[in-house]
Amino acid sequence: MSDLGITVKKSEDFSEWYTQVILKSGIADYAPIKGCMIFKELSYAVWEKIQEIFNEKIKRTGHKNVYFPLFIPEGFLKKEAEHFAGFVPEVAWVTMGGDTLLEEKLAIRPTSETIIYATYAKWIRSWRDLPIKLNQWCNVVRWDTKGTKLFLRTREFLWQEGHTAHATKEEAEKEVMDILNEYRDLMENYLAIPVLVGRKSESEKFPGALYTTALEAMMPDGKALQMGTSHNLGQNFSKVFDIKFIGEDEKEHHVWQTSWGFSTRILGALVMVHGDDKGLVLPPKIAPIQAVIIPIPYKNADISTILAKAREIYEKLQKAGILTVLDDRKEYTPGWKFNDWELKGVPIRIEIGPRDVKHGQITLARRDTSEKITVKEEKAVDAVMGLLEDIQRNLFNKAKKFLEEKITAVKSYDEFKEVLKTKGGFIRASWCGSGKCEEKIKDETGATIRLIPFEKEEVSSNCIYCGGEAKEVAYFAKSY
RNA sequence: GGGGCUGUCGGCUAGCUUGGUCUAGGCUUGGAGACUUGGGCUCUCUAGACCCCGGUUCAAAUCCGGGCAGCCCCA
Repeated sequence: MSDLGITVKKSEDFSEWYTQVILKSGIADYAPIKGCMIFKELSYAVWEKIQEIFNEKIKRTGHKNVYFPLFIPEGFLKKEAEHFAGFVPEVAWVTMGGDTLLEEKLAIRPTSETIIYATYAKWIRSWRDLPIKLNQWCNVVRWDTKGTKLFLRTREFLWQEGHTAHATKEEAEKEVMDILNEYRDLMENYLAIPVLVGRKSESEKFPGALYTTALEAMMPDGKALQMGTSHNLGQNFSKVFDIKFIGEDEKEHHVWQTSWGFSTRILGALVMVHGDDKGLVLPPKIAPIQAVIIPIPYKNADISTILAKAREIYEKLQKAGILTVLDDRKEYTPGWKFNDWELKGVPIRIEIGPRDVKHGQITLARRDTSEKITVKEEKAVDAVMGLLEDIQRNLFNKAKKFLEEKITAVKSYDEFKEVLKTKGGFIRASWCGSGKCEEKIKDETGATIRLIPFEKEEVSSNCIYCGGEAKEVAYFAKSY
């Protein structure tokens, strides 16, 4: 066995496994620039699927796609103090144009609130102009100095950012939650990654927001990964950018705003959550290829019949809307192809050989369980469709079970540290609400508050850190 | 910010301690072909590398200095 395949087990060396799956499946690669990566056709195709799904969702609710510039004048970024302070340590600046120094340096967007809202100020006059609900798909740059981790920590990444402006506080609040729910649907029902949702603590919220809501998923190594955020910006930005409108009451008001986003990080989650020792495993609903047909042409068998049948099945599946590839390359053996497509995570493999031809059947192998079944040729479409649904469901259920097992409730700080060290995952603990305790816990254990659940959960002890009266329950974890 | 380590074909590496045998070896990948094909077959042929600059020396992949790049550890 050569090193074409994954040479470490997911359960034994997780971080090496992660890198190998990505490089060897060919889903992505390192770029020749520090901190940057290349989204190769497979990861980009998944990203396009995700775009399709999400575009459909938000267009249904009246959002429009737009594109704003990559550059943000320093002055814009500085307007909202908390926002600027939050982003400036990792902003990349353009200071030269050709060989002349710019009068005002330009930030390469780390996020687009400021440039979009400077424009909103110009566009919004009356309550009739509201709401404005825009979204853009773009790249952003955050000049991280820590090591590169494909999809998870790169200086440039792709995302969508939604920016809305509303006449009332209530409308903005509803928007924040509506989007959060769309996000949850996307993550759970398409990516098959179960999430916890809730509010971020003051120290973890988006710089400049009133509050931040988020989705968090659990990775197999016990670390949490943020899958998306939806912020209520209140009137923080509308006040500094002077975004005002004349209301139905004929008075002047500042708009209420939201912003929300998810990034190509979620592709990293996809790799980690579903992948196995053979490589990627892609949930059928976002797999660019859902089934691959591999003919098995024995020398003594009737090769032309086998190929003809493979082509016939291919046509049928295509027509039924199943994304199918017929791998009739002559230069590789079937065994080689099996491994290759497994590495790439294709949900279903269809084998057609002499045995199948003889019995009027096809052989289906599912990627998630490696189980093989044979079905009658005329049942091919139904069988494949049914199996795709089954795989989608199974991947989600497996991940859901894992997530649930990785939530541990604790009543003391000792217990907290013990669980974090031995098991990881989310730790549900009572907290007094003070940022000081939160920070101490972070310094001493590395764990942060990932979420505070929306539905008040009953506190089961005093604050696990200071012993003072607990105000709420929080979910702590180490995170990516 | 402090300390340590490493740069050799596209990828993984051998060689470096003790300079000469290195016109740089192996595996893998790429190309051509033969044979095979229900789990990464086999064989033949072929292509491909010493990070950069300088120094020491009769002689440098090997030693020294500087640069650049990457990795790890500690704060």
